[in-house]
Amino acid sequence: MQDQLKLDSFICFAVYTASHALNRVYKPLLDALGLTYPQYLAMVSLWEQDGQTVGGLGEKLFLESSTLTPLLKRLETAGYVRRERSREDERVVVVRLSEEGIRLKEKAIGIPGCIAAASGRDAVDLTRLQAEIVALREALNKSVA
Amino acid sequence: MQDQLKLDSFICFAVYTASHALNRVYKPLLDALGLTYPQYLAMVSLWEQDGQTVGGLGEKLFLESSTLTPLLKRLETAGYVRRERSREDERVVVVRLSEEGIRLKEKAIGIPGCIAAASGRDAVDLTRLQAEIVALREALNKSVA
DNA sequence: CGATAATTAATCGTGCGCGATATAAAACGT
DNA sequence: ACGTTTTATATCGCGCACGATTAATTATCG
Repeated sequence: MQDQLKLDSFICFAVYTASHALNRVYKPLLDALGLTYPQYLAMVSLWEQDGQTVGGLGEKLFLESSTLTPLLKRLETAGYVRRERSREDERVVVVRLSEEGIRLKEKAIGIPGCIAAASGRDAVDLTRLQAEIVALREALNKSVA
Repeated sequence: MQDQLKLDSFICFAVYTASHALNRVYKPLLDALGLTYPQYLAMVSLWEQDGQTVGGLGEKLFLESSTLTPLLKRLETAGYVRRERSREDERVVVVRLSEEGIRLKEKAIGIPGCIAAASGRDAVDLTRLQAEIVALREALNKSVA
């Protein structure tokens, strides 16, 4: 019985399927905003701090430019952001919210509450679990670095 | 300060990034077996119980046939499984491990230990966290259903 | 100053992951 | 038995996500 090659005992499988489950809860909420889930994360990051570079967003979201560049182009096509090369350093692309992108925040305000409700946990418990998962992420990232 | 539209406070963002972090830890281990992470999960499920149907695997892995069919075809091309229509019910496709697929299990035995080590937590703690994340997943799945 | 190295985005190829749809087989109702 | 409905898998289009590579710009060093 020492066979630990069981799916249901894998922390990785729990995280993997929880991630998909979250996506399914978000889907209808984000459809109303015309955003996918990764696009929503990028917008949240820009609402926190406008005018970030592609690389800066990548560091915050843990994504590569090969993922972000097409995603940001789609956000630009949707009219939520503008992408422009920095004048000081022509290598850098700065991403700025459009008026419409700024306005979108109001529509997104209620989303975290919906997710919290769907989780069936109170705020304190969610925050604790969130911190634990972040700690797991940091430990894993450290082990690869 | 009641603005809760902050990335770092999102449980979803924690899960999302933890999932990517896990993938990065798995990548080099699975490269040695010639598997991707979702392919590995399918193999684990088949090692637990051989001869599952596409639908059965989908229920266990929380994946649609649109995801599994191409994935299983790639596993078949790699020589790890065979896909054959059931004789009793021609709608059903049964997935069976090949000899090589059975042998692959030996190479995969050590992987969970590597992940546990990378997480920097002891087995008890990991199991507890795993159960909490599964509970979150179940609550979320219930809310959409 | 000029060659080289480093940095930043973008591009390309592969593999998910899903929703919508299609196709085929089985089950069902009359 | 036959048309209808349900079920199981497959197909298609789109959007991630990443590794490897490329292109352009900036920094560095002799």
